[in-house]
Amino acid sequence: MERDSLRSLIPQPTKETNRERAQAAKRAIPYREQLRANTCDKYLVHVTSLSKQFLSEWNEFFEHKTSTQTTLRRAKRLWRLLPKDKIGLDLPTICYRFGRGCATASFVLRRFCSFFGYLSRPSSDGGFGLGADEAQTLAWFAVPEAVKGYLEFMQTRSGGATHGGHAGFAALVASLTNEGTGYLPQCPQLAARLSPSFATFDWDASCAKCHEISKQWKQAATDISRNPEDPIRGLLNLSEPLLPIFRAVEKLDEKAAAAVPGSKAEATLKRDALLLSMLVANPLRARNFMSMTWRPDQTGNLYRREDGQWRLRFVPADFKNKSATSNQQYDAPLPRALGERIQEYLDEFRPVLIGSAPATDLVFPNKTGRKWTTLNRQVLRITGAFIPEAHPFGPHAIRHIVATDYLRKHPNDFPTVAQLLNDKLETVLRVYAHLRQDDSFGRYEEHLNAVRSSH
DNA sequence: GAAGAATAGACAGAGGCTGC
DNA sequence: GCAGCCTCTGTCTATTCTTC
Repeated sequence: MERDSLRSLIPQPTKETNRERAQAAKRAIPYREQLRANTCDKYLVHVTSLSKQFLSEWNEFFEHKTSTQTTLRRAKRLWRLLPKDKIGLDLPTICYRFGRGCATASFVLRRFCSFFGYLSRPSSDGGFGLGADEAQTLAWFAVPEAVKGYLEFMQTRSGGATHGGHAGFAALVASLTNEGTGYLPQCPQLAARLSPSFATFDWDASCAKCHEISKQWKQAATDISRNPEDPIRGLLNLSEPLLPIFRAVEKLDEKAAAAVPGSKAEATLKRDALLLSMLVANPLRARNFMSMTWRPDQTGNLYRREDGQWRLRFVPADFKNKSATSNQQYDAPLPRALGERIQEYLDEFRPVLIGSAPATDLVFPNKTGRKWTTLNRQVLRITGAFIPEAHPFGPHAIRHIVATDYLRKHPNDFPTVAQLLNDKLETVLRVYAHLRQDDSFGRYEEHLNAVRSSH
């Protein structure tokens, strides 16, 4: 295939279509506006600001959730403790026990910090109006007014929606207050840590009330506060939603060609062009791109076979759904048309970017040669700058665009999409069920047309 | 199917850093 | 000097799987 033969197929937008697309993209996404406002209005209690009393409570709770043996009843499944190098997240130190960390603990702890932040927020600002120290006890999860108040506070901050965040918090409350296995009904001594006006009540009845409230909220939490499709709706409405991404790659190449040869700016632009191209070709999760390695002896995740074909391979543990998709490793080819771009990046541009850390084996490292944890942010910037048809979008949205486009052109070929995304077939069938419906109606329309033309 | 566990991702502001 | 890349940190939400 001639160089640039694929690129020449891309129709060039007119000034007018560009203007229309830019105007469409400017229509604000409510979630993003809301988040902008919320980010300026902080309320969470920072982990380092947790009181000694709460840390003592936390230790007992954490032990209860992770110990092989416990005196209290609990749900059958324990929280898993793993060695530090097996955990993908940076955990607070209090989520470690015997040198092993617990990812679930950090998620639960974050909810605690959020709840305590609400409790200690002045009531004039929509909070519960407690002092910082008195707010920090698990006992508040057994106070119906506090639980209900926090759920409503969340609702206000999400513009009135009752979303998955509510369901998550409600599930936590339900689990803590469960009559049989919940931690709180078995720890009535915690009631003494509440403010006097809340301390003289029936503990079991309060736990039961909170359990009931949380069940109701969990059932009601059906809104979608952040619709992943919002930023890319402009693309999904196009007959060829991938073309604007190809155009973006083309523009990045043009800018790189105009940059000073050998400069970091040129290398950055070429890196971005490769990143976008690879995201479209093998739409894996951002995490896989952050951790992707390449080594000259071809033993990394990105490697070249003797026949010159570039491929990507990952072991099951590298995936979010490691146990669900397959026990075999992921080993997929990259389009041959990308071969030259990959080689060029590795030979010419990556060395410029890793100047201070030549030993790194990451394909897309940060400037210190370590994991580029803000890769998502860069994709957002690139798409924001070079794709006027949509709002800025991240790597995960590209998975959605690729899957949607492919299924529209190959109706019902869900197995291929499951392979492309490295997701379970059942997951793909569920997420893209609406496209199945589209296809059914399309075929019914053909049937109606055939009936009409035969009479 | 529900509950619980485990985890990834989206997006923001502020400000430091750096290449041009 | 400055634009823009990048990191840090904070806020918020969605997804996927296993077990009962």
